Amino acid sequence: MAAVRVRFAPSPTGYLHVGGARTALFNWLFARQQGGVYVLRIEDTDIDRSRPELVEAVIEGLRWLGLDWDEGPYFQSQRLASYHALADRLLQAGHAYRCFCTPEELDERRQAAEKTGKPWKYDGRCRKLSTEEVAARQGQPHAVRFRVPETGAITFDDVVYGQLSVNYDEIEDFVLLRSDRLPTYHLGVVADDIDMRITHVIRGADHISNTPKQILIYEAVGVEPPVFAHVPLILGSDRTRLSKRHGATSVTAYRDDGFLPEAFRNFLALLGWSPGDDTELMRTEELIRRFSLANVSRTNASFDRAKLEWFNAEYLRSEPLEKILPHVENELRRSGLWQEAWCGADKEWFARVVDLLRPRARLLTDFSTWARSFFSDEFDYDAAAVRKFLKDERLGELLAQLREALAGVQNWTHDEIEKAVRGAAERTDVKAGLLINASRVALTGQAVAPPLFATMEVLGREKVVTRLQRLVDSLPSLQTRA
RNA sequence: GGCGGUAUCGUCUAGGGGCUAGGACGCCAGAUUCUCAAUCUGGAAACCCGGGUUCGAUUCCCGGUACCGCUACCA
Repeated sequence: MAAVRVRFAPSPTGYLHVGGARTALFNWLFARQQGGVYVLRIEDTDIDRSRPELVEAVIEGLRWLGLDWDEGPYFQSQRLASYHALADRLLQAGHAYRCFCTPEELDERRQAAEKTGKPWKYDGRCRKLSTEEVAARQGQPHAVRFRVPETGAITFDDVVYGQLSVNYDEIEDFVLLRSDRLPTYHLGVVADDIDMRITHVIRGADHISNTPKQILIYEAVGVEPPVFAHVPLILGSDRTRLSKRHGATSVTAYRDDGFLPEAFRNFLALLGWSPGDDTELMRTEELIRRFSLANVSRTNASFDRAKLEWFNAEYLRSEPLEKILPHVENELRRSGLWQEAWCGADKEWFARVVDLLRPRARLLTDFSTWARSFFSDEFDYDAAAVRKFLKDERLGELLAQLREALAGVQNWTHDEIEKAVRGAAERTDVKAGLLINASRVALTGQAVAPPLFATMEVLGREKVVTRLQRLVDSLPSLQTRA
């Protein structure tokens, strides 16, 4: 068996959406596992709907997901000669014929048929045109249609759906070449898949009904068709087709929302595929090793953002720290909180802070929102946090005393800080929790943050003291407001 | 409408002629804790319906229903 060659063939009529990304991922996993070649092909023959800038957008999505390709991108718009050659060959062999019906005429006849309730199929008007009649119309615009056999059926095997079969009389004489000499999808894919020696076609299940037509072309030219593997579709959380209504259209929107590509990949791989056991967390290496077309499911899956977030949180806290750091840096740059020292003199400090924060983060954006106080002195006190932890009216006095105690700590270490805080609580005869929780709000503005002593250690004495003082000063107004 | 396909907790799924139908996310409760997250323990939650085949069907077959796809000189 020849080496595996697969392709991802998006058309640049939209961004790389979740469904396309999943198809791209499955092809990629299969190629990498088989040591095969992954081809990227841009199907841009629909000149009205294709937009050049969307090619970049699709590529950006693939890059973010880390799905690198070995060949291409090829552009169908630059391979027209190959389609014309295939069409001519089909014409010559009598498997195709010229059709002079105009789209307008076709439209009329279709509507008329539908009015009478009959299912429309191309009526074959030009199918039996004699060579003389065709010659007489030489030079007139025409399409080229495939001559589908009148009786019989076509049966093919799909790796995931098994044996599929359709009667020929269900298939109309479909157009191969439009009157503007541009190929239709069917002609384009087959010509390309033959030329590019594609061995496995892994694509969305929405192409199942197209497959018989394409196999007909392979048979007509005597070429062995590739292996077909259709994968179920991904639906929105309301079980309808994924669309703008469901929020993010492009996978890059998930990047912008703060998802890690590794987590996204893991999540995506499990939409329509399972390793066959209970394993869910799988790094790319493991996905490549374990992926198999035989374990692809046949039922459409719906996209569950909550689970995606769980994967992301899981990766955020368990990936090697060095892999997380650049993503956090990127997020802080985006939000204008980044300081160059953090990749220079304070590199270690930055790593410590991220490590401290990440067990509680769900999204990368949490670093610039929820954890803002670790990277900036400008932060607000969360209203709920104020209500929950700052209502005791003794707090003004208590925090002032705590600030004094902390200002006198010799070694600014976790344990020394703890001693000082607990000591202050004892002296003033209050529970340590009262001081701890109130301090947390003072230092971070949040009710939820990492353990306090570690937070203080990382923030440094100076910031701790000034932030405590700042809260003491604003406490009266905060308390009356709450 | 026609044709094709699919049907296991809310969601992603495992499983398969006999199982207390398993796991994960989410949800609820408890434990733990300086908050929360994590962690641990426990809980609620599913085989679409009807016929067959069979000693026995969630599993196999047929029908219905629901959903999805295709039904373009889109891809």
